[in-house]
Amino acid sequence: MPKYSTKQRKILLDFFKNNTDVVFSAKEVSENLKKFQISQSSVYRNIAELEKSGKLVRCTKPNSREVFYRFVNPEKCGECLHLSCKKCGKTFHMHLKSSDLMKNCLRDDENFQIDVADTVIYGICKGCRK
Amino acid sequence: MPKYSTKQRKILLDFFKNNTDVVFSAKEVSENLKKFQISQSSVYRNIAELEKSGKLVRCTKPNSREVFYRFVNPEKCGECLHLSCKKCGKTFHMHLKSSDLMKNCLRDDENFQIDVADTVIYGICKGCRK
DNA sequence: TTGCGTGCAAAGGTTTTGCATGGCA
DNA sequence: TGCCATGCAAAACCTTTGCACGCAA
Repeated sequence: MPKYSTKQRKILLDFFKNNTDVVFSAKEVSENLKKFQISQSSVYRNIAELEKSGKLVRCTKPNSREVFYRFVNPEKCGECLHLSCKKCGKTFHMHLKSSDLMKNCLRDDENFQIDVADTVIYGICKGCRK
Repeated sequence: MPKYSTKQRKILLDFFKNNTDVVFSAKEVSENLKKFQISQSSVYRNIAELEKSGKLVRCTKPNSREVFYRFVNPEKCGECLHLSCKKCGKTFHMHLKSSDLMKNCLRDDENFQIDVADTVIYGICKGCRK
C-alpha cells in the first residue's frame, strides 16, 4: 500500500480509468505513457500495487503469453462476469441477471463456486459477428 | 504436422493423457519428464505441435504468467466448458446440458458467441468447498 | 540414404530486482 | 529532513531459434 501519492501512479490509474473497455499489457501501458516519461519499473511496480488493492485485475488473451490488466469499476464490475471479444479485444460486462443465472447454474448443477474476478469468457461479440 | 514418430513425442502425449485433470506448464512437463532425458526444446516444440493439432489446449492460471496446457479428450472435451479449481488446480468438465444452457444464455441475452475452447471458468470445486 | 526431430547453447522478450537519486510529506 | 518511490541497468525468467548430429523411414 502506497504512502506517497506520486505523479506516475496517478497517470497510470487515469489511463486505465479512461480505457475501461480494453485490456493492456504492462508493455502496452508503458508505450502509451511514453510521453509522460514513466520508467518501466514504475509501470510494473504500480500495476502490481493496483492489482493488490483490487483496482486492476489480471487477465490473459488466448494465444498470448503476456499478462494483461483491466480496470475494475467498483460499481459496475463488482459481481458481474466479463466477456472478451477475440476479434476486437474489447471487454463487455455481462448483465447482472444473466451473470446471476450462470452463477446459480454452476452452483446448483456442478457444485462449483465461480470466482467472477478471475473468470473471463472468450468469444465473438455482437458487433464482430455481423 | 510430424512426419516421424519419435520416442519423445510419444512420452509427452502419454504424460498428458495420464494426467487429464491437471494442467501443466512447459516447465512442469519438462520437470516431470526429467527421468526420460527429453530436452527442453523438444518439450516446447512438441507441445506447440500438439497444440496446433488440437490435442492440447492452452490455458492460464490466475496470478501466473506462465502458459499451461491441458489435454483435450476428443470425446469428452469437444463442446463442453471447463471449470478450474483455484485451490486444487484440477479441471472439471461441465455437464453438456449446463454447458449448452450457458452458451444459449450468452447468445440470447448478451448476443455473444462463446468460444468454449478458450474459456476456462475459475472458482472453487465441490471437494474444496467443504 | 534422406531429411526430420533432437539436443545444446545462445538469443529473444517480458518481468523483477538492486542501488543510488529524487521528490513527497 | 526522513524515507518512500523512481529511474536505470543488470539479472532473472520463460520461450524461441540456429546449427550440427542422430535416428526414423
